[in-house]
Amino acid sequence: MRSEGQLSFVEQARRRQFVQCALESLHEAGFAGTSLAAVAQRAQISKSVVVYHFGSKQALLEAVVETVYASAVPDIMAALEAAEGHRERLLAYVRIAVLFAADNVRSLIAVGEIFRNLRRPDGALRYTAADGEELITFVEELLRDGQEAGEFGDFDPRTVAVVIRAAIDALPDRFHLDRELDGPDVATKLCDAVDRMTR
Amino acid sequence: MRSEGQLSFVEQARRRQFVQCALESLHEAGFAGTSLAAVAQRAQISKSVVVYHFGSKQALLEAVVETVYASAVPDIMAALEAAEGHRERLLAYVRIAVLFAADNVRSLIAVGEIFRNLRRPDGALRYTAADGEELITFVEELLRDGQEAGEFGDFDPRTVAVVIRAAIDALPDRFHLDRELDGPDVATKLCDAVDRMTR
DNA sequence: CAGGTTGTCGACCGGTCGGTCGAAAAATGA
DNA sequence: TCATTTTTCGACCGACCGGTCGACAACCTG
Repeated sequence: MRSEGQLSFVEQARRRQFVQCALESLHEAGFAGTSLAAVAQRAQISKSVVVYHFGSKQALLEAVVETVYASAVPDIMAALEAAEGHRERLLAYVRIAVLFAADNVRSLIAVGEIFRNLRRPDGALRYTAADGEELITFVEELLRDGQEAGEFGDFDPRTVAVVIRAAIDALPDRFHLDRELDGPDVATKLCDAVDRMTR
Repeated sequence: MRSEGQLSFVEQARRRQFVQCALESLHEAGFAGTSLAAVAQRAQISKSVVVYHFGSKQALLEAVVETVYASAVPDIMAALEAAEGHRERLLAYVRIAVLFAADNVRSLIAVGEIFRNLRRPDGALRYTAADGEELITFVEELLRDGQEAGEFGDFDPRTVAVVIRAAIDALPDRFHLDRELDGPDVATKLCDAVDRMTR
């Protein structure tokens, strides 16, 4: 018996593998096409093994979300702390969000599928709109702080925050649809739009 | 034998009824929860009857999309034609889009579920991202026209169009999440944000 | 009333789903 | 070496899916 919370090397490797396979399946076949059998087939292994390592499909998909989330937060935090001034902080946030989206299209489309479709046993959505609410209020705080410091104009911070988050959330699909799109270029243009909105 | 394209009174009533039931089911239980059996149960009728009147689940859901679409276009066109000048046209478009979203939350969430999930027999999505593309280019045209007329500032019309459409597409969820939200109020605030972006 | 059309029903079909189970292989450790 | 644990397999389960089918009721029309 292993002590709780400890995962063997094989265990960790398998979990990484299945998370990766689930991510690819979500991206290529969508939520409905991502069955345990489909994930297992990608990993060239029996379906039971996936259940053995994760316990349930829900746990597997939650692991996917956590993996992607964990890969995004550090970069964003670093970019934010490097910026000085409220306007620079806001634009740094937008910029890093665009660059991350450009570099992680597949992952973000996958978690999007999970957010919109994964349901608890009782039928309720696993990830509600309230989760995204935190992201909006975060931007809203940036805007409010900037307004109080006099760096921004007189607009409704809530509305502008919603618009900014909506634009960011739409990015994965944009990058997915137009493979020619250039991350830094989009970042510059979106920063300009945000800059205009907040003057 | 009825002549083609003619639907009996009962036929029309049934189709309206099933479209309405499918719409409610999509709104409350999501795409995955909207089976033929679920729709039939809402209508308190046998599952076969739904298939009898629509032929397939896909046809039923396409009818839902067409119904919602048909209810939106006339209002939008009327609002656009009533506006004079490029800036007024753009803001009228945004305003009517917000008001429509506020009044048709359930319908728009339902078609969103269909857009993101309905697949053809071969597995490909029934409604691709290319459909939404038309909406973006429509806004882009409004912006370009206004720029050429000197009513707008010097920004990238494509980017701003994407931002505007993203904001509009996010509205159903916003109205769904916050029942206190006031349509006209949101319209005014979003128009202000758009106005700032395009100056 | 007779005969065909339209509408409704419930049983049923093949298939897929998430998940279970017992057996066996592989790794581990005394 | 051998007992124990960890990992893998494939058969299997019940539930539900979209859709079909034949019987039958309801309704029109002559």
